[in-house]
Amino acid sequence: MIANIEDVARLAGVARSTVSNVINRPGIVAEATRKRVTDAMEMLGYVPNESARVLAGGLGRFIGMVVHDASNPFFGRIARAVEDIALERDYVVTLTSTGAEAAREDNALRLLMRQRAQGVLLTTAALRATAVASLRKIGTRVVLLDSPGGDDECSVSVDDVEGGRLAGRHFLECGYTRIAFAGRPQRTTQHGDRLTGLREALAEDGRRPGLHVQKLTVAGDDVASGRQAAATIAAGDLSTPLAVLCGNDLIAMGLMFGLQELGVRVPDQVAICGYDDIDLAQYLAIPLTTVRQPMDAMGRAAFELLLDEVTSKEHTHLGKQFVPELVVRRSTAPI
Amino acid sequence: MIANIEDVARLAGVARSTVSNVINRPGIVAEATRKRVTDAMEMLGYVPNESARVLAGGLGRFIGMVVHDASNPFFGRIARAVEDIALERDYVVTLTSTGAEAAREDNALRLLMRQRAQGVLLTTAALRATAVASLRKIGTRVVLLDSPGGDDECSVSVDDVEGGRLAGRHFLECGYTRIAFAGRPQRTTQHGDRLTGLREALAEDGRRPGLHVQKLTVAGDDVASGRQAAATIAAGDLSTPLAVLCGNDLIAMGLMFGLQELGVRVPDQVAICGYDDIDLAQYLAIPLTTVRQPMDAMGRAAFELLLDEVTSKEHTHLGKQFVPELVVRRSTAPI
DNA sequence: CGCCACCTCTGGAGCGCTCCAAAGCAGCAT
DNA sequence: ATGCTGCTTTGGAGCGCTCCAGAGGTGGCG
Repeated sequence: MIANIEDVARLAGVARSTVSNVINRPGIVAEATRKRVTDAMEMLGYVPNESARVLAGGLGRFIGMVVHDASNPFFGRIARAVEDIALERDYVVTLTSTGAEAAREDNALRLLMRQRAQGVLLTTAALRATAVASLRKIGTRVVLLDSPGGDDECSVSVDDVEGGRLAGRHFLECGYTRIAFAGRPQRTTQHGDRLTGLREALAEDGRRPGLHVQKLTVAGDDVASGRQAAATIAAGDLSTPLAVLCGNDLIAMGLMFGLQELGVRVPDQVAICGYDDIDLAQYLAIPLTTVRQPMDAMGRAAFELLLDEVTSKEHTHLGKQFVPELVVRRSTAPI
Repeated sequence: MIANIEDVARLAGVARSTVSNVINRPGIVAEATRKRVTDAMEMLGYVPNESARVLAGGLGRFIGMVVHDASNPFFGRIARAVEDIALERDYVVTLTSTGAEAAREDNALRLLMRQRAQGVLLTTAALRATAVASLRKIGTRVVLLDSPGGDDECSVSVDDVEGGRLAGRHFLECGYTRIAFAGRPQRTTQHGDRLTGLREALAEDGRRPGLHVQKLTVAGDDVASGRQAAATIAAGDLSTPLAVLCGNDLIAMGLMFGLQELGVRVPDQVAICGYDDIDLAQYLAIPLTTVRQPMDAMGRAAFELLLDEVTSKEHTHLGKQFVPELVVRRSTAPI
């Protein structure tokens, strides 16, 4: 029914190996033969069977990408960048969201292992060394995404402490004396680092030693969580302007929407700084000041690292760290 | 290096076939034997090689999903639903965005064919019959997503004409006499249908025959496009309230943000109705009235349809059409 | 005690492909 | 002519697994 390499060979009057050569090393096949083979392939609508190729020892061309939540624009954008570059290289990438649940993550990795994925770009809340170890055991390479990682694997991340510092300095320059952080300092190291950086910036500031950060812990990474934080803030003291750094842009957006609805003025009464610089940030009614992470570059770098680990003989693990950048828009302003 | 079924068999002291049975038909293997085999698998860290399974004729467990843009929350949500149910059934799904470019779509499909994907959930701007035909030729099933489709394939869609009608009736009930549509009526049938429905609702209305829809054609499906439309509207006549149905929620959000920034009051001066009901819609400062598409149900239905086509002997193609639902929030209000 | 049915388990064939060693075949210098 | 070199092409082995027909074993029953 469906044509295989044998059929092509027969029609073209050559051996299977020659067809294989046309596919994989067209250079070594004589012009005339190659033409005959490609014609035959065309005629039969032949499509190589990837399973057979992989099984026969050719390198597979397929990687997995496992993230918390693909619907978060931050991951979505990175995924898009990875996919773009992967497609260029003829790699297929499968994207899986885990919702940061260990069980789902295990399941996704198990499936990827069965498929003998060449590699995995992994965003994992708690890096479970066992999972990574079993991945590596069957030859699947791992690059950690959005977290620093150890010496045993490549990783791509952003200097989140510096990011927090940037926001903190900006707040101080604007003249804010009340500063808060809305995020999940406990669960993810990312938010924790951002908070640390924010505190460092305040500490570095000679003018106002002892300036403290008010912590607003939110339930999730999403807009809904940010919106809940708005109620807390609106209920509190608004006589002095407050500046809030959010764990990410979604939280910041939720916070902003919530405050607007409650009649709190942004940035006059509450200034907001997000984190990530997702696409949406610039289009809001009050465009969002935020700390930009270079998502495209991160995605590309992660793929390149993985590809190198997969293909190069002498690969050395590399922890690539990007530097964030403050993007000032209208959700913050000098007092 | 990496354990295979042979190694497991040897360690457990059984034949390869028995190990295979333990994996695929555990019921027929005696309790004691099964235990020995699973222990051996555990001990060796054995993971079945999917390529070999597929090659040997076992059914593969992997489908592709090809959409315009996975970062659009509408598709993102559907993808998530598909993935959830697929994971339950031990299927892997690979998500690819095409940016509605034919070349990218072809490339993605080609890759999927090589991998002998069991099936593909396809959102295609212009259904190119040839692509679908070659997919089917190698046995890859296709379910059309978000477009009606013909008799030759299953499809999942929403009655967009009805959706437009719902919005239109709502506008009339609120008392609007000036009505506009912001979208891409020419390119995608979805937006076209929504506009048609909107017009039908006005036509059905006995009170004001001849009421017309002003067409605001936008460049894309995204927030930026909606924001551009805001400038056009703000520059026009605002003395009479205007109601705008947008091609999707992103456009609606962009429009709303743009109007807010320009000082136009929503809904007093301009009422906005979106389409899709993405998660964000309810969280905006002015929560968005919108026409809800049942994204989770659509994703699930698409997968079920595909699974049936893949596994069931006597499958009949089915065009499943969902009914949209109007969700009234604060971006529209009685005049 | 023998036969049969039933339950388990087994060996071999084969899926479609790649890789490898080696064969075939010029063309050229000797 | 003969031998050699370099370019093409070839057949066979094998990747890890599933499927199938049938081999062994066990117990029931006449």
